[in-house]
Amino acid sequence: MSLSHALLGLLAVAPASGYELTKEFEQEIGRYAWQAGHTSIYPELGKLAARGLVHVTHEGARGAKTYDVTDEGREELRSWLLQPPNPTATVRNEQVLRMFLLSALEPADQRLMLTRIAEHTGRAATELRAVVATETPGGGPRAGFGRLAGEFGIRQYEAVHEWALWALDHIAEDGQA
Amino acid sequence: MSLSHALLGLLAVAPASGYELTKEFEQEIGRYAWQAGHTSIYPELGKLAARGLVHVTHEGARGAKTYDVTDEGREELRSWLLQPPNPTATVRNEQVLRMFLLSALEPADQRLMLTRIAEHTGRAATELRAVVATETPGGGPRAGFGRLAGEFGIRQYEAVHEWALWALDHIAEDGQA
DNA sequence: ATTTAACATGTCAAGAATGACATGTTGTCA
DNA sequence: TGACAACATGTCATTCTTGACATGTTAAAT
Repeated sequence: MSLSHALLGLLAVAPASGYELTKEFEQEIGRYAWQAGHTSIYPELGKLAARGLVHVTHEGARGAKTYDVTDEGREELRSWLLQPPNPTATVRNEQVLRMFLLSALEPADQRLMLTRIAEHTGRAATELRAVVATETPGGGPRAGFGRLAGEFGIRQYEAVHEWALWALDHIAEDGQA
Repeated sequence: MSLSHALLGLLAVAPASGYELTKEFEQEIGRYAWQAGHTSIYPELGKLAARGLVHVTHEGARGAKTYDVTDEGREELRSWLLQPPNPTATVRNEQVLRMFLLSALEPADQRLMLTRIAEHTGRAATELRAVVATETPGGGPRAGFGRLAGEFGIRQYEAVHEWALWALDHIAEDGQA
């Protein structure tokens, strides 16, 4: 399961509580890579602890439990990460699905959708570029993490932006996608 | 649910059997947008038929059932597609997750992974470019569909390729992601 | 004639994810 | 002092997805 590896990976960069991990999943990792809410994170942390891949290093205020990866967990994470690309890897993206189904719409609706997509991704790329530019080099424990993710996101938005512009051009030509 | 809309969308472009839809999901749509196997497709077609969004237009050899979208189904599809971007849209991508967890590895392993990613995406982009270039304009019923998806895929691979090269550069600098 | 591959559909148990519900704490502002 | 927002964890029923199993047909090659 990928969620377990996502948690292992985040904890390997820096120990954290379930609550902090939940917030992490609201950032880039959840937007581009893997979504998860606290209702799946908490039970999964429990299972990882039961398997000896993570452990609670200390309990803080409000019942907060800080988890850290064990050596065994780090081993498991490394072997998963270094595996060759899995051809049956999970892929699920509702937004991209919408784009792929464009051809099912009338040309006028297609243009409407593509224009929206182009605008949205253009804006998103610009905003993200600004955020990444202002990030202090060597900030928090996940600074490198955020930088990599940010650069990934920028390129992602730009790619979709370029695609939407290209598609608009080609639909305009003959009224067909 | 997105699977129902994916099926509705594919059928809206051209009527098809469950078997044909299953093969469709092994192509670009399954690789970039939404995965599904026949074990989820067949029951879902049944549910869509029960809701009156699709119907069987005729039964062919080997028990094959050809489905088509009803007016109601087309309506439902259109309203789903034209919805504003959903901030809680499902996102799940195992490959991208691996990239995001790079920081959890030692610099040497990071470089290994990034080099692999760069090579793989570079090759994939080139191959896909060749496939798209040789596609006959105005081929089958889903020709436009394949073209859009192909162009999307090319840009996707290129974006990840560029990102991996950028990341390799930055890790090389100071041994940190 | 037989075998094999591709065609074609289906069920069902097990596992994963979501959304609704539930509970209690700590710090801050009025 | 009281209210509120943010902190922090959890359960559970429902829904969705996967993988194993099951069944039968048609066309082509041997």
